[in-house]
Amino acid sequence: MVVPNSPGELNPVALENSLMQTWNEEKTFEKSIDNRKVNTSPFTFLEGPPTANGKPGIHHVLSRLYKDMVCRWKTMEGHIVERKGGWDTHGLPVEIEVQKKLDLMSNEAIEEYGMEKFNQKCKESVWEYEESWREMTERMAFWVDMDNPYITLHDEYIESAWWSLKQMHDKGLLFRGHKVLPYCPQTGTSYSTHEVSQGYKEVSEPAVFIKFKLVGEDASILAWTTTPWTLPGNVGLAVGPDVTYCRIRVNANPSDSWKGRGGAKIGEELILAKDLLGDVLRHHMEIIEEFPGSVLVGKSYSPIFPDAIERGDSDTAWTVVGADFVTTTDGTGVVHTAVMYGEDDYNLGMKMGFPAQHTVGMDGKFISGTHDILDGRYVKECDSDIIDLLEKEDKLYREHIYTHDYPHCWRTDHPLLYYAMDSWFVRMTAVKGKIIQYNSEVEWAPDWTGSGRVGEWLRNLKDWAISRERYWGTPIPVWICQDCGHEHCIGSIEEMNDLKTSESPTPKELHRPFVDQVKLHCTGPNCNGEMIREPYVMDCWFDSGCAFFAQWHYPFENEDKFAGSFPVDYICEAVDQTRGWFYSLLAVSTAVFDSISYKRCLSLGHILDNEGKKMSKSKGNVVNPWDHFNKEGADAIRWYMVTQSAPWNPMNFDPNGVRETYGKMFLTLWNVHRFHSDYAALDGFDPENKDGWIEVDSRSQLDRWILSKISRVAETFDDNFTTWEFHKAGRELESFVVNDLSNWYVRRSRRRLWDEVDSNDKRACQHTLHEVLTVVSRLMAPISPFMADRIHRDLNGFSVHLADWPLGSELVERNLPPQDYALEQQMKLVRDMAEAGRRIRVDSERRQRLPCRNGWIIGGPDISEFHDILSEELNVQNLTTESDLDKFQKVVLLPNRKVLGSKCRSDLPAVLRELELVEPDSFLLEIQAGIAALAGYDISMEDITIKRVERDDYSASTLSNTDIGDVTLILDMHTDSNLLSKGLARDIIRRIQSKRKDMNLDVEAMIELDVWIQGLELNAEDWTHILTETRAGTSSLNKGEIPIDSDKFSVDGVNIFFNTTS
RNA sequence: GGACGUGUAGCUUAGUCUGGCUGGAGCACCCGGCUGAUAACCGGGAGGUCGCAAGUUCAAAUCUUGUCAUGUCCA
Repeated sequence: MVVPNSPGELNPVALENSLMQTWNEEKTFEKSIDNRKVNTSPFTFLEGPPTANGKPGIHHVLSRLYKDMVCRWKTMEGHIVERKGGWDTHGLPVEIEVQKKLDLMSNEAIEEYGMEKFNQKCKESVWEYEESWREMTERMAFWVDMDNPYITLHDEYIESAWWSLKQMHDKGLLFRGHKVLPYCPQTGTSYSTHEVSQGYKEVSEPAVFIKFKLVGEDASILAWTTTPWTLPGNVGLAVGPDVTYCRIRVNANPSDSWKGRGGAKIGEELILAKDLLGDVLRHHMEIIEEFPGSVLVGKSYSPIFPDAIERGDSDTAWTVVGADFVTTTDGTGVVHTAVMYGEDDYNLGMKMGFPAQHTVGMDGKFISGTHDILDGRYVKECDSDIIDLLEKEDKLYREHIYTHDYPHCWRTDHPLLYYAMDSWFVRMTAVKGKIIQYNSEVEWAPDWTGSGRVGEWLRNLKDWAISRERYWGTPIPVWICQDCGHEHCIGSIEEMNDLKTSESPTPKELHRPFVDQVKLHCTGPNCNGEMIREPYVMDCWFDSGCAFFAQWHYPFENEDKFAGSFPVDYICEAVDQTRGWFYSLLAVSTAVFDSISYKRCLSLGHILDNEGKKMSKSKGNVVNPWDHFNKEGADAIRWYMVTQSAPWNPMNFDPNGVRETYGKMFLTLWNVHRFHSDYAALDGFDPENKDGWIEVDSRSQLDRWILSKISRVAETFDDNFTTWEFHKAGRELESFVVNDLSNWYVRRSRRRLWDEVDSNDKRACQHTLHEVLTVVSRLMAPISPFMADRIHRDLNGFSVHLADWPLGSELVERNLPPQDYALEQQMKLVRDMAEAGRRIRVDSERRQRLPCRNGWIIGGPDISEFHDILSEELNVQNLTTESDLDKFQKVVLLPNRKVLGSKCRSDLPAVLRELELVEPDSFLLEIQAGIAALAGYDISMEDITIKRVERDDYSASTLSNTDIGDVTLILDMHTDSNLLSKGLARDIIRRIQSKRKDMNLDVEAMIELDVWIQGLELNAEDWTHILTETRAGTSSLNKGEIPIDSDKFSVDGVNIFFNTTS
């Protein structure tokens, strides 16, 4: 038996902390999984691993909330939901943090400091905030196994990643190439575009127009560049095939004074885009010829730095090629192409077969052999010398100063160079069709994430550059032979050890520099050479993309675990992961397993501040979750987040909203629970005692109504969960708790429980509350697991997280009370009538406590069963159902625009005008006779809606409801001394009750009461009523002098004095 | 520059897919009521260029196009 106790005042923080302790002691989380093992239906979740080198913030609470919520829900549905934690521990962000801390500004500095020591620091750094993460995770009630997480830096994890890369290698998907990245030669670091965007600065630099002399023609093509240092690397010119170009002849010197170096002779011929003639040329000229760019394609020109690059076997070097990225927004409409120093350049070069050679070294200096004057010098210092050289050779048309935003290094402030780095790629373009197919098999929430955002990304799929020239990460397991150039991809530790040369040490872990020291015997044919490892680490997205198998160290162990969880059922991260983790998981599973790796993906919107701005430390608008954990509690913050907006919409986080949620949802629910428990404790109510059980059929209308209502709410709640519309689910349940349960059911039931003697009605109410609260707590448990559990334990003696989902599933039974739609409709009408009554009283200036003698209800279903409730709500003595509609009502005709609109089209306004003018009663007769017409259109019943409204001189209100028609409430506004006396009695009672409350009296306590009334005679029965209601033992009415210090108030000109003594 | 979202009252939002009655709630504000009912509740009021503009239509918050702001990702 569950013996209820009074739960007392709500202290959310204490409640949640004590439950956390209970969960720990009872091992509720573990039990919630183990209990479900009677079935064999797993629901698998994969944790997107965070990095613990930063403090967890409110946005982490958001994503962990949705992870937790779905897992708890599926557990209640009967599934086995194991939740392995995970940590992402590699990558550039980690290195940058350590670099900042140790002030290691360059790769040189890192190597001087020592790679081993540096990586050790990185390893320590990734755990810096682990404690904070664990605390936050526990406090917000994210149930996840943090004691056995997968960790990307573990050898086992790395080995699995190696294995998968070898699979790709064996399928021919792994290759070596170049990737053009912003690169800082001072630090030896390349940056992702994302990091670069922080470091843009406005700079003014020389830009030049260069003349490229065509071979065999007496003309030059004019091209423009803002980076003169890339000119020695020039191997091609790109034109837009459809752009119009002109060949012009200089026929006079410029009229204005020429600034800077460069120029052209009279008679010289130049070629450039027609649209840019005016912007570029400073000479008087004549247009000789106009033609599309395609005419230029294939023409050869003389290299401007003939020694810098060897032609090799390229027959396209130093020719004009067509490219669709060429525009005429700036420059000359001709793009100078240096293969290694721009992404478009590189792609074009690869496509056209230009020689791919560097003219600049990794140190940012020109390579020896480029040009006598430039060799060995830092490129950015050579701008002016290059311009001089060009001028001397008559290859310069103009120079000017160009101001633009250019990326700079975050550490050294030097300009970055776009530089083609050696890189390893996964040939994703080879599996493009498959990955697009698999993407369409994933259930995305919202669906446009999959079709739109991810789809778009996949349509433009490029090969995946997976190597990084860094120190801290999963080492690329590719070894290359020094002698024959053979490459070998290692797929396991064992394979590596087998091939290891005898002099090589066994690495103590699979990280740099230890694996760098491992040399392998060449596996190439007829070669005895030594292979050394490519000195790269992997893109850390590759690491996390392996999580679905590497978390189990598959395929080296746990084959069953992997098989049972592949593809995983559910992942959930914020929307920024579309091109991150969502992609890398799909890319790896497509390339390695030929499959999806997750069936459902919930992509969350970002959390913004309450003005819709990004939260950032510099703006000072960051919300600390602990501010709310320590105030309104985790439940409130979780409920707030869920109900605030759709999960995929950006959420404007308003701290006030958390407070509001707490006050509304949680305080209200708690007080309902408390109300139930207080009386249940007082009466020793035992829900399991069969003798006290009351069949639902035998309970009151009110009981059956709230049971039906919660049953219906539960169904929509479940539907909304299924369609990922958690916000709608939460909002509806909240509205149920506040409006239906607390403000109607409990309010209307209060007096039933005050009764001290046992009765069927009282027990029916207690059973009902018990049942409703049980369902409510189970529904809300996934969203706000604390209070749901507290209430559920108080009612049922065990954790809500071990309970079954009330809606049932393929694994658990449905367990909801019966529904009665007609009853719900009736109750809705009763409540609407009660509201209408208050409206009427406001209009007629008749206070609520002053009773009305009569009230009439016209129309609608029969609600006479509820007349007792309703007369009390309305404060009406006799409430009757009136059938003579015309006595109080008249008819108004309203257009049915949807029907009329499609019938009358553009004549609708005229029809509407005429409808307003007709006399409703007679027009109605015409319709019934089939002769009604408006503006030439026949009108039938379906064109109009008949509305009945009250006649003007009644205190009345009419409600319209499509289901039940119009219903009117009329109140009788007459007054007599009887009514006045009753009204006054209520006023007096309320004052005294309020006084009792001020005096902090016990509900049961008796008082001594003296009352004096000036201006009205109180009926004896009303006086008795006052005495009962206020528990007055000794009393007097209008006896003796009125004491000076008595309480006093007046209502409608009557003065009342009273004295209350405890 | 491109792709995908978002934009409704001071704030948080429903309604938009499927065009149709006076754009519906909550918070805050004002007035009133009610209460042995809690930070509660009820009625009323004020508060809306439905981001802006054009178009389609008898009719647009809703459909189309453009545009602005904002967010994410990519360049």
